[in-house]
Amino acid sequence: MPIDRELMKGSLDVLLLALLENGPMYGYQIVKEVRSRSEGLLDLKEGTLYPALHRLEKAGWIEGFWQARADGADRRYYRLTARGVAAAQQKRAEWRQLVAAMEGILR
Amino acid sequence: MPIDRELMKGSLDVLLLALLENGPMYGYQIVKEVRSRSEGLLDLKEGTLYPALHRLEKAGWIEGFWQARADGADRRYYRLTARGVAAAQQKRAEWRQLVAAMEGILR
DNA sequence: CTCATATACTTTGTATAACAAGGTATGAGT
DNA sequence: ACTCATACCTTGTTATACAAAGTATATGAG
Repeated sequence: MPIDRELMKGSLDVLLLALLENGPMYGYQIVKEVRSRSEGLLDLKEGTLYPALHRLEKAGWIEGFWQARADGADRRYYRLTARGVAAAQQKRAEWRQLVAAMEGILR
Repeated sequence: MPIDRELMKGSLDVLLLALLENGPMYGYQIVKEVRSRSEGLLDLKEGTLYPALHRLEKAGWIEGFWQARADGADRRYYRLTARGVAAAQQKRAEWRQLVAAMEGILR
């Protein structure tokens, strides 16, 4: 049973920035990585991910670059920019604040 | 600095159901309660709350009832229905699953 | 050889949520 | 009188996650 779609809203940016802190990744890899790391709980859809990546790129937090391959289609990797590194930290902190505030009420 | 609006999405239902587990509350009271309990971090707007309450009522999770007052305007209290009690537990569990899954990636 | 599947990126349209901004009305304090 | 806090509500805007579809290549099953 996947998580309600509305719950995910807003969490995606934090999630993507945090993932890319560990180094560049390409879209399809992110989809599978999130799915496996969350044991299927977070089932990120491609129609969600790719627009999100473009959004983050437009915001100047990540930048994409094509990596050619002999076999299969080329991959578009994304890495954090300098501003992206700062945004990742800021947004992670904000996320944790939300969780703390929520827990204060859910307790 | 309040939390980014998009981060809140989906969290509101969980929050409201959890609050009403402690007994009936009226709208304006909820606004102030959330604000104070989260130390201003969660600044719930009335334009957000009232539609949300109507939505939860329509879903059959809460029910509203007017409480007349001699002084001041009448208050519309909301209480959990039987189905609402179940929904509150289910949604709290879902929220905690999301937090756990996110932490697995943010760590 | 053909077909299905997995990989890999993309776009269009839909549902819905949070909010800004406004409205209505009452009672208390200055 | 006027402002403020209380108390409820609605309309319009913006943004997001997703379904559904499309494009293209490589691989394996039949």
